[in-house]
Amino acid sequence: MQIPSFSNTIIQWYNQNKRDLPWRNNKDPYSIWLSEIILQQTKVAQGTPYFLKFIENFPDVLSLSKAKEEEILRLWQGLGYYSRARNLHKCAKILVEEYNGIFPSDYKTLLKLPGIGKYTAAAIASIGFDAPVPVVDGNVYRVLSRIFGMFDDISNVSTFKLFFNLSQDLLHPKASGAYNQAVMELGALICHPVAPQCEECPFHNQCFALNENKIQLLPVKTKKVKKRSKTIYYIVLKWNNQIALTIRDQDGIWKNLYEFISMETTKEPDEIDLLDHLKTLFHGLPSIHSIGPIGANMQKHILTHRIIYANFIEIELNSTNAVAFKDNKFQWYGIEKADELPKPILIHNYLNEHFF
DNA sequence: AACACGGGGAC
DNA sequence: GTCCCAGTGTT
Repeated sequence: MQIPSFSNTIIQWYNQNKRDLPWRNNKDPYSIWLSEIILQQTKVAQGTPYFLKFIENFPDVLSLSKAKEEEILRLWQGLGYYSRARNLHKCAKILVEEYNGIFPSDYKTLLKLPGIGKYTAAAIASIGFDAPVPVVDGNVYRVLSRIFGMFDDISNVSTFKLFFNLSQDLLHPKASGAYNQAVMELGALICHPVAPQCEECPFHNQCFALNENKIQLLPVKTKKVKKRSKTIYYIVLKWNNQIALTIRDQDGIWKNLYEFISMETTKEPDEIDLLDHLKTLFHGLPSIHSIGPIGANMQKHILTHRIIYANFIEIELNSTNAVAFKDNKFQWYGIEKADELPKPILIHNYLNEHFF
């Protein structure tokens, strides 16, 4: 296929078929940046409501930089990959303090900012400023490997450069933003990972994978991820219409986020185990009004590297009890102190939907 | 270079 | 269950 015709064809297809998405209304680098961070490893349908919430609460980089991290995490709750939210905040502060609130247009300068890697730097530079830099994401790997018959293993780090160079040769030098979005849009709408809609593809006559019947083989990706599983029992400790929350430690999954009192186990706990756990946490045992059924509402969370089984047990304290989480540990208080609990920043949708 | 990091959807 | 997604930071 002739290189100029590829670029022109895909941009023409894009202009006729692109979705009307809220961050495509303007070329404001702030909204491009925000949308790209939200859409990392995230589908458009899942990310869009978050984008709208953020634009409404923080219409520009200055307002975002002034926000508290907890506010940002609260809006981010349920979206996953929470370091994106923390880096978003860090980046906003750096932009205001060191860049006068103006986005750099240069790929290499963008790359230095927290949360902005090769993909996002290229996306902002090209979509926001039409800099001739190609984006390389999952769609680009899929679309280009199939059309051009590239069997290089995308799990291999060195393969990135092959696709980067090919796409740089292909992109329209004066419309790199349209070109990059066009390749990704084709990957999202037509060239699906499974069962692509080749009859609607503008390249169905030239596509290597379609003509050679090798669609399922491309792109080549050998890396396999081992999945571990573990079980966490959550103790929903209630008293006086309040629920005790704790904070996860600084390492591992959901770090620094709030959750119900949790107990990671290899075996099913019984009532004795639960009460021992509470006794240790609180340096003593409160008086219990009731304990809910154990193992009644198991939830399964399938993550990239692990499956987490989460079980929720409800324990209601007598109204003479009160508890607060302070100085990184639980303490008993009189009832009047119970409102000292921190505002929760939630860890996943189950908590979000069922309790708050 | 390998690994950790979330969650949802398609099949 | 398995695979994938508009990736980045850490070790």
